[in-house]
Amino acid sequence: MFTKVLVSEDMDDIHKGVYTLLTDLGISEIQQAQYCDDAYLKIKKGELDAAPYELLITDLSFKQDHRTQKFESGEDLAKAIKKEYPHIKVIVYSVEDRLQRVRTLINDYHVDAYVCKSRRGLTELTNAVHAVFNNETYLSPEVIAALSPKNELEIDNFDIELVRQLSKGLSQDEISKYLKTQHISPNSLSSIEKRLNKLRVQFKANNAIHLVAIVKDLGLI
Amino acid sequence: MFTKVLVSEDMDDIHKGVYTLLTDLGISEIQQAQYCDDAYLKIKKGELDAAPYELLITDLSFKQDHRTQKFESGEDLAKAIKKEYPHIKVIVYSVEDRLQRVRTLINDYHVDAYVCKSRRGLTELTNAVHAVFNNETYLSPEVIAALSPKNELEIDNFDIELVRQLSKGLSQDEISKYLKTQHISPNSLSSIEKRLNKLRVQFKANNAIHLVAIVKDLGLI
DNA sequence: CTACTTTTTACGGAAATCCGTAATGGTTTA
DNA sequence: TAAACCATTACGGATTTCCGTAAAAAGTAG
Repeated sequence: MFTKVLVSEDMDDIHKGVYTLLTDLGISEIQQAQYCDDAYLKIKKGELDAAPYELLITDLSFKQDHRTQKFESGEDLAKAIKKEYPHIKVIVYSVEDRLQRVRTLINDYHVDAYVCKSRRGLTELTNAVHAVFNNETYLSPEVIAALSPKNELEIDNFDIELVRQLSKGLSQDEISKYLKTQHISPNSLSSIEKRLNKLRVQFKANNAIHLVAIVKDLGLI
Repeated sequence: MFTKVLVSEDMDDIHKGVYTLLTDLGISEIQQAQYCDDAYLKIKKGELDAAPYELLITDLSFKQDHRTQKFESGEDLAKAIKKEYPHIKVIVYSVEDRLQRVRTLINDYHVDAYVCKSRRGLTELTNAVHAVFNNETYLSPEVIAALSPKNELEIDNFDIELVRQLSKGLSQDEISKYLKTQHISPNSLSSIEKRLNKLRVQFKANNAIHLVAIVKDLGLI
């Protein structure tokens, strides 16, 4: 079993539960970080001191406070860690259950497990730790569908980005101009209209307002 | 101090933290309910058996599963309990920090405390238990502003309702027609435009889409 | 290279929004 | 009662979105 584990989680009560779980698994060295930046620094220090962490368990969302952070979310943290230290296992433990997000974490950032905080969260987390220790990936049942590559595809990041810009108050014309400055293609007003129209159909939205509301409810933006 | 307490919370790890806290406070009888309905029934049974709970600590959001519930949220539960058994103290313990919601819970449902789950959540929860035991109300610093009746007023339910209809995909014209069928006044297209314009200014929104996005983020709809 | 498909872009008209101005009607105040 | 005030409604024009059609550009297969 792992011997040195870092838990990145800002709620002290949740951490308490995770801590006892890890202790029960026989893990001796368990560190906590309440901020993503702290987690990053601890891991970095571990590597430099030749006493590396073997596993990182991290939440996704952290409450903001006065301290400005380099890493605002567990997503950023997981991405950075997996890029710099791919040998360190990463388990994401979050209430979030949006498939889109899980997909990104697994496929693009290559995290090793995704566990949903829920009634059976701690049990699943135990399973995840075991699986990851055996070099397997683990997904909570709620999000297992994320990796079956059939459903709700053909919505790409560009589409999502369009809706995000809309939700920030830009007009379609402004989005077009913005994309041109960024040299992102397609960028014509017409194309933007067409993509948004496709999304409206797909999400059964009456208009752009409705579309933004739906996509926000789905947690895609 | 209280002797018999019920904790309504569906995440087992969070409950673990709360449990140890209550134990440290010297509370002997601590029950947990993972569903709002269970919590309600336990409290009811306690009253019937002349062994009533003195305090209920409840979360707001519960994960859905196969069991259909009479009470879908901690809000419903708190409301019902305070209505039927006003002598039972109620502390809401949630990540939610929307002032509007806190205001409703305190002013309309008369819960005794509202504690935000956060880094210092357990510490604050301890304070809340003490305060409530002394017949005081307690609010986390994050939401203390909820009861200061000065800010962000002059936004009434009608305004919110307009934005809600917008987010459901209705055009301003359709909203006007809808209000007429409901004999709700004002209902002219012009009035609706004017109200929405006022809201756009107030929330610094560029357009209706932006407004809906902002109001959704604030949790007002 | 050619034929075919898909994507991007362009254009035009109808509908909806945005925004200022102004008339109407009801209530308050002097 | 008259004046002042405020909310509601009406209206007109500029801008934006919506939606269909179609041309240009890019990608694919034979």
